[in-house]
Amino acid sequence: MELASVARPPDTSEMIEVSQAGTVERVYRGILRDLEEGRMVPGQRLVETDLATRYAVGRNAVREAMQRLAARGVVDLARNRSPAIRWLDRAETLEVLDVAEAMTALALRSAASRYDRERDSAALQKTMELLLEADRIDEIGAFSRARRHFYRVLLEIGGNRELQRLYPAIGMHIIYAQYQTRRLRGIRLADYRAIIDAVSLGDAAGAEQAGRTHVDHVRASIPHDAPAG
Amino acid sequence: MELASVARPPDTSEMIEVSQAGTVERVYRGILRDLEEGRMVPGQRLVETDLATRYAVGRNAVREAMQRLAARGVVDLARNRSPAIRWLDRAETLEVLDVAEAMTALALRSAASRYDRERDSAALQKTMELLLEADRIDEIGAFSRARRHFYRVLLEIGGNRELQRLYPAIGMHIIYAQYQTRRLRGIRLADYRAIIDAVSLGDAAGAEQAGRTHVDHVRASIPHDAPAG
DNA sequence: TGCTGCAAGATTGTGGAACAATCAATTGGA
DNA sequence: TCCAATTGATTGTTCCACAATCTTGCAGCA
Repeated sequence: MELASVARPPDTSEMIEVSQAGTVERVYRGILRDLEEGRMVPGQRLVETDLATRYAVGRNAVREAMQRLAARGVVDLARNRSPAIRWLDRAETLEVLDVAEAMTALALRSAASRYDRERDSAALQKTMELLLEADRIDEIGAFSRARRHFYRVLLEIGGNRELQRLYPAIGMHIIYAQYQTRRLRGIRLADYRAIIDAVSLGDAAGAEQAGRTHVDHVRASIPHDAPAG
Repeated sequence: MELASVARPPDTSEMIEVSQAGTVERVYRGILRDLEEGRMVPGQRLVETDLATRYAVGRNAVREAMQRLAARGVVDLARNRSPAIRWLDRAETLEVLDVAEAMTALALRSAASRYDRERDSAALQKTMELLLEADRIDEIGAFSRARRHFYRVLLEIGGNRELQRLYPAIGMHIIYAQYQTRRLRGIRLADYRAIIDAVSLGDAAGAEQAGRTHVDHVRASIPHDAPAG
């Protein structure tokens, strides 16, 4: 062991990443990931002991993660009932989108006005490439990851820490998981392209408008009839 | 016990309230209350065992409450460190206010356009009375409660459940606790009055503007020099 | 004096046992 | 067929144990 350790020192950049992430974090991220990749669906019940074994942690960690997820609007907690992944009826879906519109407008206005070509150009371009790449391949969750990256980069450019904290708390995760984002990718890509272009020009009003237009497109893609798309 | 029970049946409306609120809820609300009433201050360290004895619960409940409070932006969690009540430097305070402005604008637009005199008039009037009452007496926390009630009523009129969920997650609690809302009550009351008037008229644009003006007033009251007001 | 480093104490991280309280499903009876 | 009681599953809560980590204070040394 000594020798092996000397021969190939452990990759601390990875080790720290893994060891620093506590058990609560593991459950928290695991559930978000499982939701994003379709292994869990809105409405699904989550049994504490199942999750404990699934993520190889104690029941404690599961309960703490549930509180965190509940505060983030990912699960619903009801006393003496198994937590359930949040489910949105059509009305509440539209309410979520109204909030998303306002927050996105602020985020994009902020990003456009603080955009600095020197500093941000590369990141934005990379983001568009990831979206195109994710669109080409058809792996489940790849597009979700690219989209998440897209918003993260824009929020970072905008620099508003409170917005960075709150934006992911909007119930968009649930919408994405509940209404399968089928065949609309073409439209979406054009939206994202328009947003990136406006931000790249430092055009705050244009970026805000592009964001609102995008949310409108998502709104229009919510079916009128079926409870779940 | 049988006879006593028959003679005076227990007040279930109170009992349910008490028994339904679990231990996590007790800690969660307790800390928000203590923060609101000045018994805790931003930056303060919270030791698990102290909180456990303070609220007469187990360490588990405290930890679950911490996760919830962290997701709500009330405390900061760092690994192997005692949780601390969130502290805002001046820059982040202004960022919080930018988010608050956008969300308040949406909330008031929504409330004004959905306002129904028959249904909402009494609640709005009561709200203003509470604000005036809280302004007159000088009990610590009374004004905070009245303000909280004010926003709750407006959010209910607006009817957007996602906004009702997210609005209290904005870091205004911290701002109120950190920058003592001294001697500005006169101005604040006029602001609230203007908001209520606009909403009562169903004037969405006016209500939104009144909200933005109010946030501007709060912004202007943040001192430039001292880290803590 | 002032600094370094170590040792002791305090605090968090985590799992697990135990038991009450409550819910859900099934079964038995009217 | 429908109601009700039992039973099994699940959550709510506390307490304990122990490792990991941080903090503090003290002692020794330059």
